[in-house]
Amino acid sequence: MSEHTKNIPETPSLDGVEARWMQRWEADGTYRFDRTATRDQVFAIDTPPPTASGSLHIGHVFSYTHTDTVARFHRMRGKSVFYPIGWDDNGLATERRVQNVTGVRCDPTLPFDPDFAAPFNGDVPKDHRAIPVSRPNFVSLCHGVIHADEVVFEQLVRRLGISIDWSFLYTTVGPRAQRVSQLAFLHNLARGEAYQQDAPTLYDIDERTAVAQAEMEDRDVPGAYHKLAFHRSDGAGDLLIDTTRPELLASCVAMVAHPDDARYQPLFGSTVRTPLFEVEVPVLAHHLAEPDKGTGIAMICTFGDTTDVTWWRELNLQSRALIGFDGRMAIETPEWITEPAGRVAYAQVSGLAPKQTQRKIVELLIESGEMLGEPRPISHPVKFYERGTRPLEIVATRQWYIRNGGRDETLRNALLARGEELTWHPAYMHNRYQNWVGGLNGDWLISRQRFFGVPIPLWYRLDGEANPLYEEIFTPDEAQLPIDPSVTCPAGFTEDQRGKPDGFVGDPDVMDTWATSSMTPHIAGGWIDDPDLFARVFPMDMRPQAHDIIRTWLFGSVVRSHHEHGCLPWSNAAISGWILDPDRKKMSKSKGNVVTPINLLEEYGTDAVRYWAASGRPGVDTAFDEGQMKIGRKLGTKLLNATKFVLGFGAPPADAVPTAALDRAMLARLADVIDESTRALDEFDYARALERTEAFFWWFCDDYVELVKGRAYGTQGDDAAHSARAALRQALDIIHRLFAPFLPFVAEEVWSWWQEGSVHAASWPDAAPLVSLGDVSLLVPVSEVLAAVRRAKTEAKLSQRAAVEELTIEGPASALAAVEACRTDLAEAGGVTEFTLSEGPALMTNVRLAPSTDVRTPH
RNA sequence: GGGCGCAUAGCUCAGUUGGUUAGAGCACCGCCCUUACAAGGCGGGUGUCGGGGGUUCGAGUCCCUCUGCGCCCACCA
Repeated sequence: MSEHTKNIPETPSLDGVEARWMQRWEADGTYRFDRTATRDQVFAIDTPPPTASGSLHIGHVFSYTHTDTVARFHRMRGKSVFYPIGWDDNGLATERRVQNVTGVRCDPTLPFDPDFAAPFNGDVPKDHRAIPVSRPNFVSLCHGVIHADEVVFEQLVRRLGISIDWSFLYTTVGPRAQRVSQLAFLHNLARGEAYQQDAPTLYDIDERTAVAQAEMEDRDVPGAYHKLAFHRSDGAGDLLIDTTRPELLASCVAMVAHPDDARYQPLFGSTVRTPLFEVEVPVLAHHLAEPDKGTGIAMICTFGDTTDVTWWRELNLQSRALIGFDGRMAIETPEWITEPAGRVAYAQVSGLAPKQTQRKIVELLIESGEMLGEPRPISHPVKFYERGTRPLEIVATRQWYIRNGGRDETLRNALLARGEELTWHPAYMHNRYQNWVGGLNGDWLISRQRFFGVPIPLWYRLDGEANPLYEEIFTPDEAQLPIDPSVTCPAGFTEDQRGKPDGFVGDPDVMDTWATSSMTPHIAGGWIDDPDLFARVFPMDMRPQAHDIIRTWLFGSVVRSHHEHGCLPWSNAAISGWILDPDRKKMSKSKGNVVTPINLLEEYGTDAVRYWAASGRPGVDTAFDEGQMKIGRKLGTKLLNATKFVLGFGAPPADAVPTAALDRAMLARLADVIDESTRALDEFDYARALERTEAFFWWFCDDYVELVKGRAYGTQGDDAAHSARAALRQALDIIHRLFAPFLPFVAEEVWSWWQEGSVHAASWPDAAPLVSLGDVSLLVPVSEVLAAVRRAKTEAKLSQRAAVEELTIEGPASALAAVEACRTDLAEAGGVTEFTLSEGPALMTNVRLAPSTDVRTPH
């Protein structure tokens, strides 16, 4: 340990440490990935790419801190840490912003206009009608907006002191991500893992796009049972059904009841006429019909819900879809309504939106007397797009899918096995994965009828009438990627054949944002353009993320890696919880209860905010708590002061070693702390590691330093002083390193006062040399006696400086031996003149204070 | 309907394979300008460990059951 303690400031302060050290780390390349390291020497992290628009969220601070502590730990253990980050900028959020800011909307059927300029930049008048632009024009506007956002956002993330290697920054809509995403898709296609299907699909009528199962949620919404009368063809009366969606009546294709339901068995095979529209439909049997739901018999419509789809498929029914992509009823009266009265009725709902249709139908049914009684209000779960406002409708569309086990038992089992293979932190999060994979009811729908994303890199042949032949696919050459099929044409064609008879047309869709972000290990790791790097980092070690996106990001990544490489993309999933406000509600923008972390970082300092974050147990939703930040701030200040004090004793001679029993016991206790902290961090339990280090540190300051400071000053001679100083410095050196992952700024600050290089490049402490140095059990009775002395003085309302005339200690031999071994230190720290030791069953301490000090001076 | 998690001091939470009198911090109260730190230090009170039952020499910890809260999933006529 070299003696260059001249860097210690007069009054240590936390102010400015962030700016100072952030700059230094950047200049020195402290967190740069060493790409000469081989795979076994690397610790690779698949960092969540945040959405760069908007502001930094407290949840980012929370979970990114967790990951960073682990990253710093592994770096100190000698790994080359691959810690990249990217911005997730593709997708709907960006589109919405661009539409609002520039006053345009995307119309993918339009041709690219190289001279187009957006009509607005920020203030779009209320009455402005959005100007339609081509997809390439729209995409270019999107790029402009996100670039500005990302510059700002990077500064915010840097402020967190996360030890990212910024040279690996990527975006999910950038050329590299597009290339990775498109190539992976083409591989999926070539291997048969990607396929297209024209089928009923859950569809958001506002966003005008198909939605994957993973992006749906159930919401309880009010509805009502309407009792409708269907008329038996044999004239024997009416058949009553209950429906919550009378507006679908015109799409009714059949009636269905359970095969064992005696009430309806006689009707199976017969037909009934629908009310209002007078369409003849068959009465059928199917086991999914529930006898005790409603009247036990249901109308099947194409399509009211996913059960309708099942019935439609399994009973080979006709398709009578009337709801369009905009959710409105078809304009033309459908040909299956043949009765004049029925056609008149339909004309009244033609072109109406779902709610209007329902109102009108109910009105007509009441008039005709075919609705019995009043609608009975209920509350029932309905599927929504998670960011949508109106219920999803089911519309038949052609979409692309990637196989994810939802329709294939073998694949499902293989993916469940991947889940077993993955190490989950905390372990119970594995349940969510199993739950999700086990409950899949279809493959992964990856095509979106959106614009700002990674285009599906395909073209289709057009027939003689310019209709697409979807089975005749043209794929681009790998070297061409990334491509936008709306501006590039397939090999063997020229641009003037686009959209023409016997020509080609590009796929108009983009991929689901998760279809790209499921490839983050590949994007960050240079799968295509840097195979050397990829071999050093893949499969990665750690995927940190929140629990709400296990079904999307985590599962999607497992699916893609399983298909592409036949392995997991990483070995550990570290799942963080959410931030709850003090009322235990999830903090989110929509609830309006978010706190802006920047203010917190400024008020308490980054380390203090990180301290709060690192106290949140892995996977556990954690309450936002400024109190913890105050404590973190206090801890940082304490570390400054304690370091200054300890270094102030001066360095012992180079060959000095701890000889005193107390010093050696302290170091042995520290060995235990190193052990526990190391084990905890190895298991991604940063919170436990911090807690142990912190507890030790406060004991070290409060008891150990107080006991030895006199001796360290030299009150017991040089040898004794050297032992204390050697132990103090040794402990300090370790404490700084143990805190480094948690309080990176203050740890670096104090380290810089007396050490060479960055603490973050220093080695993680090793417990081995300290373990057998001393007897930890010595410390307990010594601390107890010290506390007893302090208590006596406090109770006597005396200063801690007050002298103790006699200290009588009764206790077991081991305790007495401990006290004896530290007698002089105890005497100095407690101001004790005389010790009397005697054996007894339990440790008891009697403190006789000196009478001369037992008087309080007036002021 | 299925699954998971949580329930410990007024508050936020520890309590690792069952092992003495259940811990920390905050808050509250008291004392102390002690030569690192008064935006500090020292000390103090506070618990039917959600209820009930069981296993055990011994249960906050393991098993069963009930209750409450939260989350995930589910084909929602």
